[in-house]
Amino acid sequence: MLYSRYFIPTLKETPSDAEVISHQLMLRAGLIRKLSAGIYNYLPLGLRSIRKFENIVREEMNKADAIEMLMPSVQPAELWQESGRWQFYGKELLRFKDRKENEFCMGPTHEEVITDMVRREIKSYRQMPINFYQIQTKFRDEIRPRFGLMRGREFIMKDAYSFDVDSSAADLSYDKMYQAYMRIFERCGLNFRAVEADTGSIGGSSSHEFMVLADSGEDAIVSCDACRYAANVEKAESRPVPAQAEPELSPLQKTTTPGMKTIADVAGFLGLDSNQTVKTLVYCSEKDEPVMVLLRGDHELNEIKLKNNMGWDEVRMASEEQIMQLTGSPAGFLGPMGLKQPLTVIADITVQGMSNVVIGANERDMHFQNANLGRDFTVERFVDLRNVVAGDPCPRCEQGRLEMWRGIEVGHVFKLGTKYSTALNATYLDADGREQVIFMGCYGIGIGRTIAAAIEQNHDENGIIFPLPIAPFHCSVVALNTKDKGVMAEAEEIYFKLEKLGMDVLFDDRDERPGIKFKDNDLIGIPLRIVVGSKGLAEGKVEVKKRATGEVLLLPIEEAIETVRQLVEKALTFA
RNA sequence: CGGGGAGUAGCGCAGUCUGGGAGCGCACCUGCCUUGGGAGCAGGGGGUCGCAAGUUCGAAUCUUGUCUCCCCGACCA
Repeated sequence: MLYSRYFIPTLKETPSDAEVISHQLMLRAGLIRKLSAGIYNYLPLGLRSIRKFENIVREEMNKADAIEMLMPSVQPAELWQESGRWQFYGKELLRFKDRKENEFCMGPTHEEVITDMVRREIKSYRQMPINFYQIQTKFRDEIRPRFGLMRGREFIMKDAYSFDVDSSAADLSYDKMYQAYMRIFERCGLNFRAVEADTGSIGGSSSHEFMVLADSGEDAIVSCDACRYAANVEKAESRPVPAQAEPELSPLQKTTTPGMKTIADVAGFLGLDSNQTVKTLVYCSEKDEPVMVLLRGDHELNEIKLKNNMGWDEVRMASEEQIMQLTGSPAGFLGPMGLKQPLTVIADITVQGMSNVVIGANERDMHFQNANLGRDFTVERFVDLRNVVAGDPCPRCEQGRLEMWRGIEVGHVFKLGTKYSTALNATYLDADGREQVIFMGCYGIGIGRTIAAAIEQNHDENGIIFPLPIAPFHCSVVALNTKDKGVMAEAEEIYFKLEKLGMDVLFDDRDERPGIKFKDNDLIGIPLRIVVGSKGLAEGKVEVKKRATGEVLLLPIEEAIETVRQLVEKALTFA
């Protein structure tokens, strides 16, 4: 590709509305341009990178026996009404009517469409296992799109759906996808983790997320430093702290704590550590059913664990008025004793091992000291309700400790079970001629988001450092002085030879000063660069520079070409 | 949707408080010059100041409304 005839509109300055580095660099390097909030043009260079990644995904999906197809992005409301998600999905589902007043939506995902196709076409156990996938544009009317391609409203996604005769067959399909995902992200040269995850609104029994590690990541994840356990903090299990053998119970004592509304205030006021206090929170369901939650003072509630444990669709903190009405006390002095009206009280498992704690008295400016479970208050059940923190013991092995990371979710695999097949009546006949419900799995990869995540993880002050497998070009040839016929002829020759070897080459033939060319080449992140200048040429040599390390090799022309070929081949070969 | 901020040339911004010339840097066009890290000189083109209504002799500037975008929360690939 000739740079002078191509289209790479780079920017010297950072657009003011880009916050994270990948978004800034994608704009500056001329990969994308915003059309509207969360909606982007993919410019030629950005599209090349996306296509590279799509092809890796395609190869690995095909290898894992998934079959490519393409579903429509506009979907009829009836299917969503049938699955029940027309009601549930909320405003994220972009709905509209056609000229005949029939309702439609832009597909945010395709469980309904694929299940509808499968129920019509898959009738026998002989036709399974089968797994369909597509790479397609989705639309979710995000409440707050941000960070460029990282969280757009319109985005490219690879989604796959597996169909199996029973749960254990579905597990095999799931494992196959899990392994394919591992290969996909390894091939891209990304530093990532596969972690256990909550299933969220998609539903189903279990799932893993694939997280690219980056400080700017929106998710917190933990991994064990001794075993293979890794999980999203939303899901990560905590271990109870073992109870003291025979705690000596001190007498209950009511203490004034004027204006001490936070755990830190109370603990500081009483000269105690916050882990000797119990924090009391009141939460409500979507139907305003309340629950009181007890946690060790220094712990943080995991709302997803609470939601799952209560079997609610939604949790939110109770309002000040609700709290007053339920407990008779303002927030900050809540506790399980002396409640105005009966209230379900549940506690985190760690609370079970605590004794002589400080806890709110349900009275303004009053706390109890030396409160004890059983003697002074009771709870309905103990469950894992808190967020794990770095240094917590691993829930799976004895010696491990949890480490904490930030991650960008680029892939997610789910075991769906029969949620959609039951709703849409997707069944088959087994070997005995009996009708059975199909078991499903679904598997997503954010294509644009992965490119953004790769940039988030691979950049420096000069711009993007693309991992070679997803770089728009493998290498560039930079002719320093285009007016020098010898330089141009040699540069062109090198460009032709590299192309003939199957390399993707960007030939910077622009009549620009060297500084501009170097800056642009660095910014757009081409992994390898061959510079042809008159000085080097006088000795028959050109320069090969690696973008990632800055390493420079001054080599005879043929050797330079061979070096680039080998480096590209090595980067593309996946063990 | 709740809270905060911003809309002035392609990009980054000043001007708004205190009403009266629409400006600066980069980018772009022409010429000269220059060619190993975003050069220099000279000349030039480009903006309904987000939109609408109002106040005023006069509005980028004051008032009201409205739209859009960005940041913090719930959602997710």
